Amino acid sequence: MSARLPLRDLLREKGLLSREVIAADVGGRVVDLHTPVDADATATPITVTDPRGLAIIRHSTAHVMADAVQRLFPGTKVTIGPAIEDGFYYDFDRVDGNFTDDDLAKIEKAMRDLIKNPSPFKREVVTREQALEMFEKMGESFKVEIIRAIPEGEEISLYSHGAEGSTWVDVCEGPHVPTTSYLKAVKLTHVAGAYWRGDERNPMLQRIYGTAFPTKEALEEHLRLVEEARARDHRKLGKELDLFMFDAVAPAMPFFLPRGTFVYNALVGYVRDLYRVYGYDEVITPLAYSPELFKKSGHLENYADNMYRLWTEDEWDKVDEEADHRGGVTGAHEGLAAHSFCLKPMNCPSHCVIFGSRRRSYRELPWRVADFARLHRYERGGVVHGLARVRSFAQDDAHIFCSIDQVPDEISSFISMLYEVYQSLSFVRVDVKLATRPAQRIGTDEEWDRAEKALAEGLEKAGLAFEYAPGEGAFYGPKVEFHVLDALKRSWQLGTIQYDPNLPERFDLSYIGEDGKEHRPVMLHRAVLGSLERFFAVYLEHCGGNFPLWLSPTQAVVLSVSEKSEDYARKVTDELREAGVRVEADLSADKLGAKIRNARLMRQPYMLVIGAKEAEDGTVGVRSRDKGELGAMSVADVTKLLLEEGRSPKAGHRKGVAAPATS
RNA sequence: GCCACCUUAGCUCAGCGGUAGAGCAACGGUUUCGUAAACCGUAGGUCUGGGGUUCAAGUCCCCAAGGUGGCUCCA
Repeated sequence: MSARLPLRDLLREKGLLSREVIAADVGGRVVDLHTPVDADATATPITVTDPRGLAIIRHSTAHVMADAVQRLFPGTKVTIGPAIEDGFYYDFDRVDGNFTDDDLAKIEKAMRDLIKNPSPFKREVVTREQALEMFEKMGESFKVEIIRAIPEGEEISLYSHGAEGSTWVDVCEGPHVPTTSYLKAVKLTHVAGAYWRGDERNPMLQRIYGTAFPTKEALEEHLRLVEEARARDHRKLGKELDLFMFDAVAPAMPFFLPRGTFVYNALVGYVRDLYRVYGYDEVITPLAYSPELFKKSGHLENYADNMYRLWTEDEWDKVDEEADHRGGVTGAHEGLAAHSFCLKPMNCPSHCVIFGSRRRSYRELPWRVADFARLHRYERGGVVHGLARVRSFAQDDAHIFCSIDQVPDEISSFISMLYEVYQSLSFVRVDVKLATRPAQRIGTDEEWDRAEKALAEGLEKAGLAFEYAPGEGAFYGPKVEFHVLDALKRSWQLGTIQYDPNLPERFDLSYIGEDGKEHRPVMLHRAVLGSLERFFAVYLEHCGGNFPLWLSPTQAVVLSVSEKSEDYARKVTDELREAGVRVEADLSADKLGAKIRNARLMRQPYMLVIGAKEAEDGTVGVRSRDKGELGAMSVADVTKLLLEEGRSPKAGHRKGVAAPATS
């Protein structure tokens, strides 16, 4: 066995140590300078600007924050405090109240004071017994629980920092920065509740979120990006651009205003164009159903908490009658549950009803049935979020009934369509995940093997690189998820295609095969945009309200310079409208500068300025939202420009072309 | 659902025990103006709703609704 020495010494020997280096990659593991490693180990230095280095800074900052919190609020117990995507958090159990924004400011100041006199982080290895005794004595019951959960045989390390005599210690596997002097730019952002160990049966802890960077400049840059994201927030843009609204009379159910409705319908129209090319049949189905349907589909058993129920006076009477029979009101709840109609939360049962309504032949398969029906799901109060998570929405939903042999082709064709849509909507990067069998599931292992293989084959057929997401599948079958990155590099799951042998079984669906015998079809659930409401939110933030011309509710706005050119402005507006351009006119008494400002705030794609000069020459002064001033153009040329640029993407341009592999 | 916070004019926000405010928008008037905000005036409010404390409540307390940030959930 080779000798061991702290990584710091190893790096120094090799001349790899500098002020910028705070850790190293040793055999794929991130090891800080405090930790002993084999003397002959290969170590690749990690600097403060490396993403892994950044995580170390943040994690160490979390320790200093916990230190500050316990100084300011004695009796507060610590739990865990990891680095996360853009910062860190630490969960506390505070006995005497909650953290306020004022507290955050105090904590931040206390942290700065602690950092002002730099002290080294120190690492110490202790036995399980020592650790337990220590934290029990400190009354840190959560830490004791954590120590107990550390697997037997694993090293238990303590990290401490702080001036001699007032050090702060935490059981922690690291890694950490060499000294607190590396913590230069810290900002506490907000407080939130969080369950201990993420389980809602456990007590609620108080989580403080913060972020940290190697330099003040980097922190400021980050805060600027946060600010930018806030300015693009779809809820803010929705209000500013008159796209949609909410009202307490229908909580978490959006009202789309005329401009938003245009965009929504244009998206649906585009998907419909694709359906023609890709061989889908669209249907229109009821929104409300007898509970019998959802009993059969299993939704009442598994999904009742999320379902809206409806009743009529007749149904109430039936409930009363039954209660009378039993001699009282007992059972009214069951009665209501048995009789009241259900607002559908999903389209699949409706489509099973259609498929099962008559005998089907193998010649009809695959049958792709699309539906834009409005769905209602009761989402718990705390989870709704603007348009991104609502209780009333529609999906670009379709179900494909087919034989299992047809699954790979269906997947591959679906992927062509999906990539076509994402490209048209300028989502550059797509990550694909294949979610496989979860622990709780129905069906045999052989069935799962077949289903997962069929999906993987489809992906390969489409030439797609994908990752597995083990255990993330639905209880009835595996699924493929498509995640896109938006303009602000946030990831959203939009499309999905899921394999479902369960519903055909429950609805006893069958088709007559070539052999004249009955066969059970499988069903694929699929959506490209997913919830249209959520997609609307994602896309609105992606484009920052700058809709491309084909999606823009208004394509051009005519701005008159003064009253003198009003008549010509009207004439041009009428001509454009007749040619099929969505045009508005601003003939108000405002000055041109104000009109341009208003049009820009509304993200109008084209501004057509009309003054005496244009009236005389029979032209318009064209100013583009995206390209700036384009100069004078004839009305005919502008019309041509707007109509051409305003065409919706041509459907089917990718049909039959394999999708590119994504990285 | 849980924890915290928020809700004042159409919008954005100020006021934090002592007679409800500003800017923008709206409306009326003046101005007719050339590429991101003309000027003057008018109107607009059960301060989310309901209880309470107080001589006095947007302001303090309780309850409810809606929203926000997290957590949990997301067939």
